[in-house]
Amino acid sequence: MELGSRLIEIYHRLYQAYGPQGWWPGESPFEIMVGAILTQNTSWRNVERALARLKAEGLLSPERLYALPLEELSERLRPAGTYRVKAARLRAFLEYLFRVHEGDPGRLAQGELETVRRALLAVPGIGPETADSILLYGAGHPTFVVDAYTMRLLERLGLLPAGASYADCRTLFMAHLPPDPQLFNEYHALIVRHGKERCRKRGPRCSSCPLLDRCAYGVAQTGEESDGSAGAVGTAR
DNA sequence: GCCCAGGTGGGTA
DNA sequence: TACCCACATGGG
Repeated sequence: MELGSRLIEIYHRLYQAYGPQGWWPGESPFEIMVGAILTQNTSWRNVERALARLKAEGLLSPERLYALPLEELSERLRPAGTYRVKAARLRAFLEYLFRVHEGDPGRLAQGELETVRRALLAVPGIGPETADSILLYGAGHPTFVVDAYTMRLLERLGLLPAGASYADCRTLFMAHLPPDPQLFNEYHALIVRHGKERCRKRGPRCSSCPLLDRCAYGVAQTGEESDGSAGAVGTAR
């Protein structure tokens, strides 16, 4: 089966199994961008606590946040963990936002995708996943967000070689799917949902997987049968 | 007590 | 390049 069709089939299976995920939770593009930085190596629940603190004090706007002294910012980010690191990273992002986009997330969204992406990657503390999250979920650009779940899943499905890079994985999706932000949005969220429930790093082999038995932890990685034969194994029950 | 979470950057060999 | 580690809170 052609790769694009295979990726679409996987998407449909996930969607059928889990339904719409409603990503990214947030009341504004700016809140989403802040959340993208806060969620680095952190559970979303802890991110929500920090966002709630900022909201409760009316600080969740580019101007207010930028005006907040670094120490006060980091205190409010405590519940999200790695709070001193995140305060510095958030500050660096705000400096970029004001320097290049007049502090306006809407203007960031109007920029050309790859141009803004390169600029974001140059901001200390913003790596590829955070940049793509900001661009896709915050700015509505058709860029695919790759995370550990995504890499693990594609490797287990035999669509990526072991040790593939972030760029390899992103390119795989973007070269074989239409550049549809809504599709990319839901697809990534579904992969994370699937990963949390059934495609973990460790743990028992997943049962009744909506995808393929092969995405399960512990299944031999032979790399063979790259066509659709394995795709018929999973049934969304 | 341990591992993990919607990563990133710096250091070492 | 390939690992290893710090960052740090909160949940299972």
